[in-house]
Amino acid sequence: MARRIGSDGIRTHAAICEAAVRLIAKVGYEALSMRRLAEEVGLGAAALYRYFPNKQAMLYSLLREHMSGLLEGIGEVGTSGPPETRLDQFTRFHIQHHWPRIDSLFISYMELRSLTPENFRSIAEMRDRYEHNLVAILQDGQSSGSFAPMDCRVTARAIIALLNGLTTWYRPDGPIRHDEIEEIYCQTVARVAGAPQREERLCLERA
Amino acid sequence: MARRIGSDGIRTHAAICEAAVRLIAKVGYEALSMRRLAEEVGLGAAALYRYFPNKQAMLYSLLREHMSGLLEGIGEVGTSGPPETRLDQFTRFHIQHHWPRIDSLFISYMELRSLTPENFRSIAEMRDRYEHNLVAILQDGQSSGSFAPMDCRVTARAIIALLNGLTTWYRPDGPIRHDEIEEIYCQTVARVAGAPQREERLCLERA
DNA sequence: GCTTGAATTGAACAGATGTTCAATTAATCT
DNA sequence: AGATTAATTGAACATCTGTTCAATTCAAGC
Repeated sequence: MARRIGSDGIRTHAAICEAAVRLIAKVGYEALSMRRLAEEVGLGAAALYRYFPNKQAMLYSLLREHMSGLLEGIGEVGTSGPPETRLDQFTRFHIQHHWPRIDSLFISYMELRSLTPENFRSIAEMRDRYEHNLVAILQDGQSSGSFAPMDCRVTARAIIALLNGLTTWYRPDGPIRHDEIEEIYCQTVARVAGAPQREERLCLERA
Repeated sequence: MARRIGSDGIRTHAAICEAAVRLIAKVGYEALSMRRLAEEVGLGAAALYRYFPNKQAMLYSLLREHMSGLLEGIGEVGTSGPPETRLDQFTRFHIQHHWPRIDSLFISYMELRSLTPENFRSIAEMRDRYEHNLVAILQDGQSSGSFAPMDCRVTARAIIALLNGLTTWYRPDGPIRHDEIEEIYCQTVARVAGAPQREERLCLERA
């Protein structure tokens, strides 16, 4: 009924976040009680309130951490070179960055509606900032003629949905390897953008 | 504190379902209390239990109705003709069928995890049955050479995710018209399947 | 007009929920 | 060694949760 030996705030904080992401992905934010979360970490429920002022702040913190890691990770990825290459780099970054964070990605677009309006706006703004990288690639490719004509905003959203859809069916113990899925999705995204494929490109060059 | 004038079981049932779909889409199944739902319909909470044995059964019923309507609607759509046409028909059916049911579509893939395991299996089986229509089109188009080589199961899932992604950003009062979105998505889906576009097709025919 | 069944209610129940707080122990600092 | 701070607890609070049930009013069938 007090501090326990070897206890460490930083380690506990990390353990809470890991368990929270995992459990929210599994049962949902609303369905996850603070007692259940605390039990998973081996704590009493009251201990959680040393790390987050309340449940909503916890969710917000998790999503915010996820989004800032994403924005930090994308950095200068896909900002130079021909549009086809930049699109490929964006797609590979998106997939590779999220493999070890698949639960976090899942809740980041599944639990947006569980945020208070102001928290929602904050996260949505970060999401839009990230997605704008993709929009820019599509626009450049379109005006340079590398990609087919399209509505770049709508297409960007379609691509993101396509990529994130992975989280709804992918199971780590499934039959398909990571790199196989990555190849499939890279090719699919290139097709969505209307980037000519191998044979087509050869054929078009001849014309 | 009893039956009210003009009350009608069938009408009440419909009103409950309509409100339930709308509110679950808005706040989520777990976050929606039976009292809140009843209030929306202008009833006491106890009245709901004349229409559903419990909350879980209500969710299951909503999703089951949605899926059976979907399976009934697809019928023979996209079962004859060349693969490009069948794919186009599937895409248009999917979008047009869901326009007036967009909340229902939203909760049908957002609240799957709120179902008990056996209810989940039942709904997932219907979903797989529906999605198999798309897989079949992709397989036929692939073996006839109309579509590019691909993993048909993965690509089908990607297409469904892409289409359903609409529910996460579409707002009825937005600037884009229904038929515009429909055209964009039809073209996008065709590209995902690797169906040659206008110019490309002309070019390839010459070769 | 009487009876039967459909529709709805308020009150109650047992349990779960997020959250607070004084008390308690362990680690750290002086 | 003593004082301070960090980490955690159990118990308590008020409120909300899904659900049940006897009681009540309305509509339909005879």
